[in-house]
Amino acid sequence: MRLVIARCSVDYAGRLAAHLPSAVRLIMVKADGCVAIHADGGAYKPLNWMNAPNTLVEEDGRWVVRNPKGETLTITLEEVVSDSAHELGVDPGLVKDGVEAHLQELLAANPEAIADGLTLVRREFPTDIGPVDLLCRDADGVAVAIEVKRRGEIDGVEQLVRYLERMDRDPTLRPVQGIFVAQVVKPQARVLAEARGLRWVEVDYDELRGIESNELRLF
Amino acid sequence: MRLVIARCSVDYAGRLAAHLPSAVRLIMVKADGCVAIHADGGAYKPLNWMNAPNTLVEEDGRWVVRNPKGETLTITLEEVVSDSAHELGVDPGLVKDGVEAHLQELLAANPEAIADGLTLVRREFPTDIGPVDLLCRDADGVAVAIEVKRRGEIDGVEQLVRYLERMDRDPTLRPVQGIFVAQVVKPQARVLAEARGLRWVEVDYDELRGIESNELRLF
DNA sequence: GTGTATATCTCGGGG
DNA sequence: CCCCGAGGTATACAC
Repeated sequence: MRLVIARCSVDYAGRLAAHLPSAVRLIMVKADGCVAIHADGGAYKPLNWMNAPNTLVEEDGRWVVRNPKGETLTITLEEVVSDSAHELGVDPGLVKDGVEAHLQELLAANPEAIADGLTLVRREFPTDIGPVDLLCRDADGVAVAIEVKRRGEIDGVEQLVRYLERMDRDPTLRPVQGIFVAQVVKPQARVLAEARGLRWVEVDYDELRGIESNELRLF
Repeated sequence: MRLVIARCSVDYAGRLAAHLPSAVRLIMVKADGCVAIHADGGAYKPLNWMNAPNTLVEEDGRWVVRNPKGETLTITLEEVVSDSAHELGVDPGLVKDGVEAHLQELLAANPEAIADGLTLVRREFPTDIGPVDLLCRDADGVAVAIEVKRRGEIDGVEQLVRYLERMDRDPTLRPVQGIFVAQVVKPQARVLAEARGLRWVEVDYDELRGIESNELRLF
């Protein structure tokens, strides 16, 4: 990783055109060739950047980074304050816990945690506008589509409504009920779900993990 | 801006739990106090971060960053390779061109680029759930609500549907038609738009800019 | 502060 | 390769 502190101006031409007037900034060039330009504020987002793969041409006081799509990042260096490089090696990467995918797995393994009598038909059931998280049947054999979110907000309810609309056209599924499942369902999402004739359920992530590990212990 | 290259492991506890095993990484501490941890690949996203405002407590070989929501980022330093700081000053910020607002301006000036016979009534026409990008009338005087997006996806169609629902209650507007306009309309958005009785149109940004500059030249 | 809409979103998965 | 959905999304802006 090469770190350059320099007074520079920057131009990006690609999906839009953007210009950074002259100022002192950090220019980061990583091992994969990608380039990011950071100001002294805002943790997350660089002011300007170019992802790998790309080619960096370093002329006199002027760097041009170009990617295969023809986008360019032009850095005009006026004064280099510092220029250093370090060997970092490959990163082992991030271990996450608590995201939606895991929640979906836990619920797929324990659909009764959502509602009594539910059994799983399949995960990621495909429709022509995208996959529904879980397709289940209730004790009477009625199809139940389930949308899982970490945080239950209004667009999640709308997503489920769209899926239900599509699935209700399928005579082997019709009538399809819907349940909106999240760790927390926001008030506006509750109102909308009820207005659309959907049920909503809050589930506890830690409790689900407990069920899971209990079941593992039994076998 | 302080730049530390160090072998470290990192733990985030907050909206989820995440762990980074030991490796050499860049730790960036900016003037506003925010912290980002970068590996040697991927331009945009840090492996881990904590936005301002927060408090950084630096103990022996261990940094704890805590924000007002109670989220914590714990950095365990095993070996510091480099530790430097630079004064960058306030950044003048980015100047952009080609975003949705500009596309909306161009279309407001040339509604015929969307459909023949359209004339503009007003931009940002207010409804009680938010403003519609453009309100037009067609050659027969029928009201046409237009939602403009750079990339036409399913959310944008839903947005337009919500506006139309509201506007159709207004007797001075009813019946209101809808057109979904974008540089690219994605397949799923097309399906949904058609299912909702909306038209969708793709427009070319550069071509619109051409029309604009031609008109300017005439006057 | 909450809610809403945008982003050169980024990133990962599936067809 | 495109398409789609999730994100500790972040960020800006209106109410």
